[in-house]
Amino acid sequence: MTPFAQQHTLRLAAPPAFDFVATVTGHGWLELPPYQYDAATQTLQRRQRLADGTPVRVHLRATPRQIELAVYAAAPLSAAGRAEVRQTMHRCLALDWSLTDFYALLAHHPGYDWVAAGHHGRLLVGPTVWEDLVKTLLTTNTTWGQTIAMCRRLCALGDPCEDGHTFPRPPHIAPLSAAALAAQTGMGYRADYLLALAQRIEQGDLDVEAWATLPADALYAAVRGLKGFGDYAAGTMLRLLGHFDRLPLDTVARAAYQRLSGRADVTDADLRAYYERFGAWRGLALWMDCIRSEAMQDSMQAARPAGT
DNA sequence: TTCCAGGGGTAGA
DNA sequence: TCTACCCATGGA
Repeated sequence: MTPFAQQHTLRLAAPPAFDFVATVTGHGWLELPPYQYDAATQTLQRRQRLADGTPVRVHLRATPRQIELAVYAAAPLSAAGRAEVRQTMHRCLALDWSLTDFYALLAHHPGYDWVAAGHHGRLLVGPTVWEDLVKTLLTTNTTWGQTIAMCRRLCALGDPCEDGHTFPRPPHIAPLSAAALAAQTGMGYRADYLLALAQRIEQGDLDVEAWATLPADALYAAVRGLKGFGDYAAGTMLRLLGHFDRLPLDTVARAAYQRLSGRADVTDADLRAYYERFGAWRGLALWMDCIRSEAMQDSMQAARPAGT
């Protein structure tokens, strides 16, 4: 496929208290294809297939009070195509979320002033529930490095897009055998779960995109009903869809709480008891602590003399 | 070789 | 609801 040319420059209005870099780097999704992030230019890139089948590459960067979308494609897009790009990226940056109440709550809790000051809390999410489900599955019981590797290989199954691929859709996955899927992606036993999910969607048995508007409890139950999605994965999906009243407890969360509390013997009950004070925002407060813990770790490593 | 990672399913109590 | 055991992959 010949290299795309820039066809359009679109813009999204930034909501109040919005920070592009804090949003994009808010969790690990920016490292999972088809996202690609250039820290030097603070530009997020994504390959996407529009509803009419048109492959595009979109570059997102912040300008004062706006988010600029540079759209690359083989030919100019229709008005509907441009609208779809704007709508998709609006969702990916979670621009609908209002964090006003979250920031007001944190004002009553010492040690969290950096969250509102830095406009943290908004997360980069996927354009579809499907993509977030798949990526969440790829984070379970593995290292982050392997999650990235699995996701990269999985994307090779998607639609060709210039010199890369878009994220695969259920029709790309459903016809495969579990063995072939596992062999091509290195996702091991997760292939059975992903295949079952893709096949149920393809058969019309499951409409996961409708889950985006479900209330939190119904969404949690729906995700838990999928093979391969336990309490951590369901809590993570809730967070990606803007519900924060569950605590996705994983090794990252436990390590963060252990570091910040200075205690060695921390149980899940300790975490639940501590985050109870944040009410419906507890899941996001937990994630802010994960960010803070990681920043502390990075600064300690940076301060450590080389070779130690 | 063993352990473990941004866990989850299943069986059995 | 809780526990024990098993599940695949690859790096340390």
